[in-house]
Amino acid sequence: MNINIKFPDNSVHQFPRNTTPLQIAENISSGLARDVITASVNGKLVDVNYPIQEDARIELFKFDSLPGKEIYWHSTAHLMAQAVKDLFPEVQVTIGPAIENGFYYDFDKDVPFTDEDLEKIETRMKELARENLEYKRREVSREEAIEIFRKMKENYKIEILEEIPPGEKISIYSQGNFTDLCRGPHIIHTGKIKAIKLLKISGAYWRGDARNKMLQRIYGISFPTSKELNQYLVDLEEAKKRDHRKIGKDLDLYSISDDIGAGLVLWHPNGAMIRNVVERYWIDKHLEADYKIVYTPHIGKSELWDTSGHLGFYRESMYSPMLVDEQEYYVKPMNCPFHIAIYQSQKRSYKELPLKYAEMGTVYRYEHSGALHGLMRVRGFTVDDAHIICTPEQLYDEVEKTLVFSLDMLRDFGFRDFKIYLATMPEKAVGERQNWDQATESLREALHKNKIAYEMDEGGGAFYGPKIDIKVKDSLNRLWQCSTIQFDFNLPQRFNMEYIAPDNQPHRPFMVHRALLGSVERFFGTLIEYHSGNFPLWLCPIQVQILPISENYEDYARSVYAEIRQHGIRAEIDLKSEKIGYKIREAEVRKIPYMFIVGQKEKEEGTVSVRRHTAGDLGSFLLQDIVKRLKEEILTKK
RNA sequence: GCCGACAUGGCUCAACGGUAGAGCACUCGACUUGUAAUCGAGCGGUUGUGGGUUCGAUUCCUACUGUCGGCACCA
Repeated sequence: MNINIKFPDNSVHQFPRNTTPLQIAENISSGLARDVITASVNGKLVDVNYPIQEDARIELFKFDSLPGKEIYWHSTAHLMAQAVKDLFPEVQVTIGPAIENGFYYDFDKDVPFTDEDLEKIETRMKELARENLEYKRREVSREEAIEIFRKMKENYKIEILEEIPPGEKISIYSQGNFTDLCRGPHIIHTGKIKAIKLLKISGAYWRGDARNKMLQRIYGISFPTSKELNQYLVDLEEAKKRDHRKIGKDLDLYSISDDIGAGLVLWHPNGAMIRNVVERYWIDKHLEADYKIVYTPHIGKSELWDTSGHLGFYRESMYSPMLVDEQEYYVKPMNCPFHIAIYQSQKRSYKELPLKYAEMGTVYRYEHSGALHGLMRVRGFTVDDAHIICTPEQLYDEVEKTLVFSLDMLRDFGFRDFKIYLATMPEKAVGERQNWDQATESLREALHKNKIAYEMDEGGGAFYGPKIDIKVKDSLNRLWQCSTIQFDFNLPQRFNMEYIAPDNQPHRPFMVHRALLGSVERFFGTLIEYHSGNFPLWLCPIQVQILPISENYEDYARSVYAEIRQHGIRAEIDLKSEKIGYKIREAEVRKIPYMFIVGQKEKEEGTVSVRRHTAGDLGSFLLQDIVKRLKEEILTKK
């Protein structure tokens, strides 16, 4: 009996019943048979020795595919668990999935793993890999499975099994003497795993819940060849060089001082210059988009935060109150109540709406010490905040406008890759479920209408409303929230906000709370990493370094400096008594985009010799020509 | 906050139970320089902070603070 197998190119071939994906691969080429990791049969991933019973669509995956990598790394996680159980029989295994880059496995072990343990485990894994142990699948009933893991004293597995409905078929996989509860599929045998590196150990809560026991997590990665592993490790080293904390120090952009306090940022002149350019641009863009710029205080009375709900829902992120004339005041963790107070300062008409108040508002939030991270997670930061107060009819439009505005602005800073999320109602939230659903729908519609791809972030909303988040990746692939557009049906009600509608009656406005850069600190951090410190010209604190060949050309250098300063170009002269090579090197290390080298020839001709950072010598230019070129580059933000 | 690692001049790093050393930076001097480091001299640290062990601690123990990698939490 034959069955019809349909390939991704829609060609159909006949194979005997019970043919496996591996046999199909062998039929195509021995190379493919060697490299195939997993296959999908009618869209479902299976082991390569899975006997195909009936006509099916099939796709074979090698390591170069997403499913291939996932299965490969997942199988490596099992191999690691096997090695760990070999070396530390008392350890209980829990779960061990593949992740974006590699895999991890969480173990319950009383004494944490050491770096030496990691080496031993890695060595044992390599030994087990060489044994070509087959990953054997077995299907059992839930009850049988519980019995198996009870004998093995694997309590976490039993806990998982007990949550599966009785009667369900359970698959377990064994390689060598190691058995694990697993949905699969897996690679054919451990010998496929050629290059292994265990990367780090850390604590992780069982089931990701801080109320549970902390387990020991080991992260690792593996590849079919050691060449790929080495490349990965080289890339990782390269990525670390882009770290904003390193570049921030090297380029003297900012610092965080222990003497002042953790998570509190000092913006040095170079960083502050960039921030200033960003803020000026930001204000211009907001004025163009009909926002009103406002400024508000840093502290407010406790009643204010009571009314807003912050003391009820956000207290753990707020600092202790201070006493002013026997009144409690809190340092602000958000700007919203102040913007609302501005709105409330007058009776509002529907004719004024939408009203959009924008502010670079500096807020302070208590962040757990372990969460602090360079500029990305700090305790005092400036939100590029705005609150859009509008009629219910205007809501969709405003959300949509904000979304487009946000993406527009991020692109001006050179960002191209972002991930967008729609975050829904969290556990701790104010307001009715029904309102939440309705608001979430309106955000979803804005995304759909603009054909923006997004993912769901269930339970990730603010306590006062659902939101759209735009996140960007740092050099090590960690995601950081940048823009956020949050619907807020809570505050208008709490503050009893009103506007007079055409019916001459008070109505409740809607409110959208949004930040586009997120926080200036975090935004700056991602900006540094995105550009590796090679900022686009318009943002560079020093755009041109003027390098006289010797002290004899100081006068000419000064005249060049005066000239380009007149055109608003930020420049500096290097008057050190050093050779030109030294000065060039220094400018290159400081990542200054343009170097103007001036000597006898330039002085006579009224030119400058131009060198571009990383690109090298561009040749000689008349001063006016190069100024024009630079101004163009600044204007286009390239 | 939790798990683990770490903390030495401004920076990057070395040393070690017997009170610390290099390079860069900085200062001074010489050189007057043509596209990624000229030479020489000098300055600079009570080894994160407190306690303990010891004849002696920067080294060992401990608490705290901070940093790093995760987890949890979040702009």
